[in-house]
Amino acid sequence: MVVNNQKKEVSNKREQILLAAVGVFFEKDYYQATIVEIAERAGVGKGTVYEYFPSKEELFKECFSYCAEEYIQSFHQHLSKPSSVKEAMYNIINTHLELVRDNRKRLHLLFTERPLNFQELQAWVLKQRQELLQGITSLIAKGIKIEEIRSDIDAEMAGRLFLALTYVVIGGLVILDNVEVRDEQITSLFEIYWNGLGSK
Amino acid sequence: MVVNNQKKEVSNKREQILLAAVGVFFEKDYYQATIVEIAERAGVGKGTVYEYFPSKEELFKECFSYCAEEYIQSFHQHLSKPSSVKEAMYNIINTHLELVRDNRKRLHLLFTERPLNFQELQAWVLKQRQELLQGITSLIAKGIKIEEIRSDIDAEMAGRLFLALTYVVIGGLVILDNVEVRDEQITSLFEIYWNGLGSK
Amino acid sequence: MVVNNQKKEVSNKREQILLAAVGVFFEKDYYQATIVEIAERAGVGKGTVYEYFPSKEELFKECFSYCAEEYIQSFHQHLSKPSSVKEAMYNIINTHLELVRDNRKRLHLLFTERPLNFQELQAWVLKQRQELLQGITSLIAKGIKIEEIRSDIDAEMAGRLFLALTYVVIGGLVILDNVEVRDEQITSLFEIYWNGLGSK
Amino acid sequence: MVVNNQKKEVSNKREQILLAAVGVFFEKDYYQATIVEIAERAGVGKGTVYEYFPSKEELFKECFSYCAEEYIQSFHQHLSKPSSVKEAMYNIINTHLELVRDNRKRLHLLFTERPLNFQELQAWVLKQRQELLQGITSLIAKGIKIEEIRSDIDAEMAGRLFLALTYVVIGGLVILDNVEVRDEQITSLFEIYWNGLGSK
DNA sequence: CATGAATGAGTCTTCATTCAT
DNA sequence: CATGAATGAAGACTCATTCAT
Repeated sequence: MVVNNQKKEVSNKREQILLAAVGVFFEKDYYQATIVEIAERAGVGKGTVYEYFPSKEELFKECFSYCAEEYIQSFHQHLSKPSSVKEAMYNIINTHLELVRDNRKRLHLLFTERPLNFQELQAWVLKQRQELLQGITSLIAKGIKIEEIRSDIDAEMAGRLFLALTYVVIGGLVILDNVEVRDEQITSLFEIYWNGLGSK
Repeated sequence: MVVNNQKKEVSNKREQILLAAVGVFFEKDYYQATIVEIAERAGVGKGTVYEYFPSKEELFKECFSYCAEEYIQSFHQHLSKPSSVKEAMYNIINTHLELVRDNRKRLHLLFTERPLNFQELQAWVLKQRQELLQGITSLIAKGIKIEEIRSDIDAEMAGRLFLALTYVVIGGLVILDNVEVRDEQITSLFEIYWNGLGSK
Repeated sequence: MVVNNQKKEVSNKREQILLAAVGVFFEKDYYQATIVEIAERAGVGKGTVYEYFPSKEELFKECFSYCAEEYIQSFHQHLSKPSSVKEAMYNIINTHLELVRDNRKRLHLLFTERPLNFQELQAWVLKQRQELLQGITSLIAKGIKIEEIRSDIDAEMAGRLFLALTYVVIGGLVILDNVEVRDEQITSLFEIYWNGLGSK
Repeated sequence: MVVNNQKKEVSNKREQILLAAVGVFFEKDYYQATIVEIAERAGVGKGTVYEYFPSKEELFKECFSYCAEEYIQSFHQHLSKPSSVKEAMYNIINTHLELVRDNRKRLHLLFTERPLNFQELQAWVLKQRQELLQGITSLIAKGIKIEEIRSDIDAEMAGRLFLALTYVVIGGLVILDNVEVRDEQITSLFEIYWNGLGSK
């Protein structure tokens, strides 16, 4: 049991550091975040960080995946639920909004046009984005087939616009402009996407 | 004439450095870009950079404004031309596409969600974004008044979606995915924005 | 005991650096002294210096106070001892001589006319000098009251001359001219100060 | 005549630079003084300084000698004038005072205990000091012979104290403490030197 | 396991000096 | 002669990483 406790504590310490790092990295910047600050915020010694993560770079990557994974999962869950396309999209948007509200600064790295500094990570991110895009594109294609969506739509473009709507418009509102987003605004936004601007 | 040439060359050196810096900063990152590399790429000595720019930070700021300014100008030009709202939007998108095609890496900083490290610059960027948003929102409001656009639209949200469409969808295609964008794709994309996904 | 030793060594490292810095600063010059040289002479790495002192400037200031403090203390001790004025002065001179012999290069900064580069430190030095002057001036004033000293003396001027005698004449002999000073020379020097040049 | 004028102007330009350098060096510090500032103050281009002086170091040395030479000359003049020893000393002091009042910051380097940075110059300074000391020591020896001065005096020590009185006490008053020195203070100071502190 | 003292590679920045005009 | 644009050597300082305790 004692051993068990130790294990737990060890595992906890790893998470402590990871969470502290997430906070520091996304408040500051990869280069302005220092290991010392992460260690301090995690309540451990500087050397301890290296007990659990081999380097600053690796720590950053883990922070990144950690944040992205839970998000991506929920995204795919919504896609696989049986429901109308419109409903699925609406749910994705709302889930995103919730996550972003909780995490403020965490997710934005995923959806940024700015390339990340680490080739390896950048590749991983592009792959994730591609998958998200494929998911949403398939959903739209399905919508077209079942005639929920107009048949002359370019599904990929529609997908890209949807992701931009979700990540950038909503993300921008919450993260950059730091605005309290009201539900009716979201509805209105989605309405435009779904029905277009054009009168009549 | 010789004197003229000298003047030109002097002025060129500043621009040489600026352009080299634009390249390095936007390929790498503020922190990974080094003055030495910028100097080398500009074909000048390290010290020469400091003859023209007082510090790395200041150099970065100038790079940034330099890239943004021409873009912002063309944006406002399109807004002030008398034409239908749809046409104006279409022109903005196409101009953006052209600029982005030429400049690949330059513009993305403006529309990134990732906060910049320099308070001062960050404030400037937010202000620019705000102005772009205001411009497009006014345009949409005008469109509503002249009944070119549906009257139940939230103009600000529509504006935000338009900017996302322009910067992120198109920018993403060109910059991140490095795709050759065909005109019909752009048309299709704008079509969705203007007419919506919803069938009938 | 082991722990004790560790503590001592840690504390020693700071002093190692400080002493190395004292040596380098006073041999060379603030600007010609380099952190690398100080580190090397202290037998530590460049970065280690910054573990103990936040900047070159701060290190210099500490060197300065370190050297001055012990001296100033002994000076005031002599002033507060009950004895004849002549005796007190004589003791001050001899203590100074001893210190200067041991430390050759250390003390001269205090009594130099050359202004230091750091406003803050310069102010501190002037204050120290002022206090030394006040101390000696009071002593002389006391001497006048008890009729040990002629009553027509300007006490401040007498004080200034005493300090010049002590710091500059003796300091100059030892530090600049690097001469072995014999006791009878000191006696002779003080004799002149006390009895004057004028025959009869 | 034109050629003559040019020559004159050239010679003037050299002096312009020298004087500007004297000002800058003694206001700031060898290391904080920059060639650019000297050039600006002299009203010439940066490159022009190197037309007249081979290096910053050489320029500094010339500044130094330039300042010292006129001083040393006047010192020796006083020594060679036939007059009583007391009178000669008094004249030296007053001349010094005048020079120092005019020049505030210039002369102090000569009489500083702090070694200068340039070996070569330092040697020169020591030699000058030695000569001053010899001069004044001879004067005192003469005073002893003619029984103007007590016969038990150590002439060298008396000479050193005299120089300290002149350079350090007076120099310190004017330069460091920036005090307006009144004539009666000088008289009082010299009085002490001549007659001693001792009552009776 | 945990720690933090020690380290030095890597950067920005300054400024004396050169040299083409 | 006069100039100032160009240069790079030199130095302070930061911080990720190591390792002895």
